[in-house]
Amino acid sequence: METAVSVSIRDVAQSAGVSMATVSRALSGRGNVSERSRQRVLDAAAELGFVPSYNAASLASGRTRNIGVMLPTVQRWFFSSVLEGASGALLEAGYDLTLYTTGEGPGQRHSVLNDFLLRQRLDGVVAVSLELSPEEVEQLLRVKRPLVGLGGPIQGVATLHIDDVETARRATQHLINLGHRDIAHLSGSPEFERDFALPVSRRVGFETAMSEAGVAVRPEWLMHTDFTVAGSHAVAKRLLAAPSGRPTAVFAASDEMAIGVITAAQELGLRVPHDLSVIGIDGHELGEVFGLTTFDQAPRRQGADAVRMLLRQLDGDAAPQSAILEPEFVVRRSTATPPQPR
Amino acid sequence: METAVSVSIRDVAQSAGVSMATVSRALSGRGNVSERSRQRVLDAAAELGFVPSYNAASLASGRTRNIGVMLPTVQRWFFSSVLEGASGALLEAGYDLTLYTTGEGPGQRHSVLNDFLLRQRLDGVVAVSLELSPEEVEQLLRVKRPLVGLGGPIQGVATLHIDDVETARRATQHLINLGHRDIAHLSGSPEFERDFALPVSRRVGFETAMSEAGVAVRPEWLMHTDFTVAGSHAVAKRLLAAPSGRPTAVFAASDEMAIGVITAAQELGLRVPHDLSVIGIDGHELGEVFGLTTFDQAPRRQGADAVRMLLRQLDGDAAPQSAILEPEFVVRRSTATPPQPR
DNA sequence: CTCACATCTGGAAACGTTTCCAAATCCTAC
DNA sequence: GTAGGATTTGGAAACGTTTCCAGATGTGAG
Repeated sequence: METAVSVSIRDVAQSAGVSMATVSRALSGRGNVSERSRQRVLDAAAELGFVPSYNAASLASGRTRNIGVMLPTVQRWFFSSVLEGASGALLEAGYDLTLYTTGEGPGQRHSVLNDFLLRQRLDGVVAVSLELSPEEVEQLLRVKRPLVGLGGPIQGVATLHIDDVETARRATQHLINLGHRDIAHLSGSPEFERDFALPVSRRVGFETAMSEAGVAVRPEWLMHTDFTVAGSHAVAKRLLAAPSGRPTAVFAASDEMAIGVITAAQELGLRVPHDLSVIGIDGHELGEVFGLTTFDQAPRRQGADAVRMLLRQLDGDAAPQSAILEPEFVVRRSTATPPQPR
Repeated sequence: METAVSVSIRDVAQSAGVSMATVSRALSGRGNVSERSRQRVLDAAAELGFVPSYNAASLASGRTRNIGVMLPTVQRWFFSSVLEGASGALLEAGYDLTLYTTGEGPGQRHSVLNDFLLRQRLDGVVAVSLELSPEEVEQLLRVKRPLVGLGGPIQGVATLHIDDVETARRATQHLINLGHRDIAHLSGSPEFERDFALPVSRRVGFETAMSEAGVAVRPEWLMHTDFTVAGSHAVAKRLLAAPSGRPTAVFAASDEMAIGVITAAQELGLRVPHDLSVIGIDGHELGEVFGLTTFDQAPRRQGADAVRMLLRQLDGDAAPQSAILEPEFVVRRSTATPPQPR
């Protein structure tokens, strides 16, 4: 109840000698106001230290100046980068950012959708790397708010993403071109990423490149783990120490996984790239430190772009249009010709 | 204007055959409602698919069910962990989380404070690692909303943090106890962290331990960089390759910096801990991978705790009370006795 | 059976904006 | 000077809740 100092638009109106309607128009910028009135309103508002109540404005106008960002977790580099980008773009545009971390599974997500998203508190939603079911999408769209997807392909929703299959294919091809034939692939698995088509796409790209080159995929070199350094590190140690022999190159589905492979290799006394080539996808900030060759997909920019796409939709400008982004191939020091070229 | 399907409390009231007042009481849980009425309201609400408008509720009640989290960036491990913890705790409590990334400098922060925080859209604020000026604190508190600090000490505000000086002292002491005398310290600098007393505190702890042990601090081994792996990696390479000789141990002000040191050492062919001991502070998730000895301060839990502290204040329960957290000493494989013990 | 008191309920006034509408004022061109 | 239009204004009705208040209904003790 008892709000703070709370000067309302009414006080400003009184002090400026105009009506509340005029104050509202002057401050919000919609509708015409004479220069004279505008100035008086601005002065009065400044003097009184007027701070508009967003809640009241939202209630009356239906616009909230608040965008929801929904992602599985904020603890992985890709996601925190996207978030940072989105946050910056929203701040700049004068929007609030409401964050929903849904966890990896669908359970939590359900609650987020029902208990939060639908409460008319958001002008729009950016859904990052979530594979929403058709019902969920329908539910979201029923609120008549724009929705932009990032990373995960979402049925019937404008989405920003790289071509995962193609990127994976090119990454693998890079290894093949260097002369590698014994190539392992580290990827996510349904076990860890229930929601997400990404690991599958990247595996498909890998297999495509291999089969195009007529190289056999060894099933025991198709390894699964979560998308973290630690997870991949553990798996890679097994892979590289296997008595049945080890690959000369690894294509990791993400840079974090690639870094896990590199650290595992170092721990085992293998030199990268001399004994083992490693390539990833993402553009991780530590790529430079580890000399990682990768396809940089600039997630921070993606976050900002997704927001801008959403805001454009809010302005009624553009019809939602998906875009496929072009990752940048960055060659560093983690890939080279295999030890004994055939 | 034109909201979606929009069934309001009025429709529910009609359908349940009670007044709007009763519906509000039944759904919000404040005030008395007979079991019979409550049931009818609940049924009606469910059937109509009623979704309350938070904006209207906020406007009327002054409560927003929305907490602001303010931090410099989301891209560093400590912050993303805090955020993840806070997000989980808030989700659980049915609160929204509005995120403000202020950047490292005070400029952006000013705008965040003025343009966003004061707009009565928040029930409370968690300020992470921000050293707010007295005026800023006053400004925030004037809105009569609880404020909890995390990490940075904030004048006159309940704060959750570890004792940075003491923790740094103990970390350094660990190295000294192992027999090290040639110890370098990698720390943040005002240049990179304009806002924050933390680097200073940790350096003071370092110097305290050194002087207690009667060991001289070599000024050229007091190095400054930002709190990132990459930044520290670059600096550490210079440190470890210096012709004037290198230290046998490094105390890094954060785990990310410590990891930078380790990777730099590896790159130079030094073995950790055989040739170089490294210790950090934080409890980074990659600590295990790099075998890093550290003081774990469980930032994720800190985030959750800060939120709970805030919510308790909102319930009018406790007077704001600062708490000093106890980090856990985790000994791994990055520290050992120096190469040639004296 | 009645009285005192607690519990339950509905009407209506907030909360602080935006925006529709109609009226008033200002231009411009003739 | 005036007609016609555009611009500027204010009144008042939303927006969808919560909560104050007073009245109605129930409960238990005497």
